[in-house]
Amino acid sequence: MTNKAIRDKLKGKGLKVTPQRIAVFEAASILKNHPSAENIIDYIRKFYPNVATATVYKVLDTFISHNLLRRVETERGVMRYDPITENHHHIYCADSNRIEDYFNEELNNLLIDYFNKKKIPGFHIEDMKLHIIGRFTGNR
Amino acid sequence: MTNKAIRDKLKGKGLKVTPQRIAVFEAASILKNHPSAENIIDYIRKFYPNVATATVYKVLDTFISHNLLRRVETERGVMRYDPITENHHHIYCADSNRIEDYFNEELNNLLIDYFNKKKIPGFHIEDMKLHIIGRFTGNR
DNA sequence: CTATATGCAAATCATTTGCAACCAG
DNA sequence: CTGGTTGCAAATGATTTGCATATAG
Repeated sequence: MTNKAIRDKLKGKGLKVTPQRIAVFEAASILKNHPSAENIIDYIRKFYPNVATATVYKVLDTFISHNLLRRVETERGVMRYDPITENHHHIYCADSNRIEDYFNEELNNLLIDYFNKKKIPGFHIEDMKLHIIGRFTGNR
Repeated sequence: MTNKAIRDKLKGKGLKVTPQRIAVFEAASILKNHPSAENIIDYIRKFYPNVATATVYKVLDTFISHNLLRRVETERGVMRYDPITENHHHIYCADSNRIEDYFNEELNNLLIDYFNKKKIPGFHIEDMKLHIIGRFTGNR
């Protein structure tokens, strides 16, 4: 994502454009394994050594609440971030912290159709995410 | 789950049966909203006021590694625990910390069939969990 | 008996808060 | 200008660690 595209994303949400915000969004997009705040901070500091840790956390929170980033659900106490806000699923490696995106329109439709037929009483579904857990076999 | 059943579960895994372990497993089963460690500690202390915080965390880790409990994936930095280790899904309330179990054999089969047809290249699936996110409407 | 589990206090790690200085609009 | 944003340092909260003591098998 270009610098200009990031500026436009921020403006589109009515957010002030700051170098720190651009850097955080850029880092979240470039770092491919659904980075943690720490990953993002380490990456940014290579270029802006004086960015404050707390600033990055505040920027991340701002982005979450404006739907520019999503949090990735994990079983561990470290938050991970996802620059893709459209509905998609995740492939979790059972023996590393690797998490890959899984896009599949057919699967989405299958799930939507299923729950249209078989409703959950007393519950209104807004989103569904499949967690696919397993092991990577060889190189992909 | 009866006290005896818990003892048998522990013995079945070759674990020593201690009052603390029984209490932790009992609490995790009785507390219905996929309790956090803190929830479990608070509950246990009503009956065993001198149980150490660290002991509960150690017991939880032991249970996780022996597959007597599962961790529940969340977007927040607090671990939650699930006494049900068989495959099932979770319903997440979008505006509270409520998480309900969702059992559905038909859905499991639908997913298994789907991924038998449409494999993920370079990945071997071991488990799938659907996160159903939305809002509870009225009482259930 | 002996290895393992517990309790306690201190340590760690991720994240948050408070506040003065700064800067985008 | 001015309110939202940043940097810093200190606070918080959940979880972990180290070690002496206790206890299950």
